[in-house]
Amino acid sequence: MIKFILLGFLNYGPMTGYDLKQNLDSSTVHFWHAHHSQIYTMLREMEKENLVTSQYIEEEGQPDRRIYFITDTGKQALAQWLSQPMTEMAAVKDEFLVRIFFSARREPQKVIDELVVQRELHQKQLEMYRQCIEPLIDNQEHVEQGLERDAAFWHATLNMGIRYEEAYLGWINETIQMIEGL
Amino acid sequence: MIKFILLGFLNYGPMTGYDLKQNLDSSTVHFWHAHHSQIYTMLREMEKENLVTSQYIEEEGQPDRRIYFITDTGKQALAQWLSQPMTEMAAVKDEFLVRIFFSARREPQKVIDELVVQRELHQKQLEMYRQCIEPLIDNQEHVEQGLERDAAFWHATLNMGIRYEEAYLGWINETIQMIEGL
DNA sequence: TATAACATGTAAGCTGTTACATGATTAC
DNA sequence: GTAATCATGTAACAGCTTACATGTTATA
Repeated sequence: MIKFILLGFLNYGPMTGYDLKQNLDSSTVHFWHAHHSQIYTMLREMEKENLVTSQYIEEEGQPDRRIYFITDTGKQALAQWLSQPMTEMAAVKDEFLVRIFFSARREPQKVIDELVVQRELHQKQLEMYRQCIEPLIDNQEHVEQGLERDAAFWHATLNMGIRYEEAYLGWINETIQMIEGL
Repeated sequence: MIKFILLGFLNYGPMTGYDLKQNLDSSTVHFWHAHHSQIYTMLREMEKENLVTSQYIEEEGQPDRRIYFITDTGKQALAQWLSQPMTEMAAVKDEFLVRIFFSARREPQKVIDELVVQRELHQKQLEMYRQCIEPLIDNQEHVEQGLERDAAFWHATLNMGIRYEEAYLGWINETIQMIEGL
């Protein structure tokens, strides 16, 4: 998976591992993330597989950087992956729901406290999407760079992130009420 | 994680690996799943750690079974895990959203077709929750067995599953319209 | 003077998936 | 007969996390 995300970003232009990590932390954080260790390791592997090439740039007054370029093989691999339609649903894994599932015999107030913490986290996440990520995508520069269509698809995934957070917040409130009513 | 789910189920009563797999496939499938290979392996490990004990039952006319029992150590480990509140959000990973994110240069009809396939999958999932899982939780037997409170928490997690599927379906329709409008 | 941002890597370990492997009974 | 259900395991591999490891420059 991470392989195709890296190819997807590199398909827009050459980038360092550090840049890719930043893209993952902003643009895709609502549906995929990776640690820098995984990204750097994967890029090395991808170079061996001929999906990317790299160039080491020695900088003065700044840390050296290794820039990665997608190859034709890499472009083909990305196109091939996208052309094979997905016929299964993405599976959900949510540790917090595991905790709620087994929380019937916990002190109700403790469970409510935990729900309140989660509510704050999800509220922050939603605000982050609306105040930081959305303006980033709606950037006028994208239109000038011929990335208007791309931005529409990026925005689509963000909309799912927003719907997800809204659903989560609604559910947390409902669940707090349920516990209070016990 | 899977360790605590297994402990959580075994805390309600002794069970085989097969039973646990079935519980994961019904009650927790909307927020956690595991393959049987992982379950059997983990149970063996947990026995070494003294969290569970097992008894091998040789059956006539039926396959032999290994029944697992939670130990006091196991009960403590579960209680301890539940008592430490979660202070981070569960991270989302959704391959389908990755595909949409990078789909701007694909043939629009191909993307719509893929969205339609996903819509059918999510519709089925939602129906499954409402027609199969919900009745299972609302079973009158739970009240008789003193599991009414437990069932309320199980139901809470299912409600999140339902909200998630509803949000996903709404998003799919919105996204299809967005692509048609391009 | 301390923290954040820039920048890249390795290694150990844990988690999870896929495939291999077996075999009985029941329902269609 | 053939598929589904019951039932349990191992092994190889892939994917991911956490910790270790280093060093500069800009900013507060």
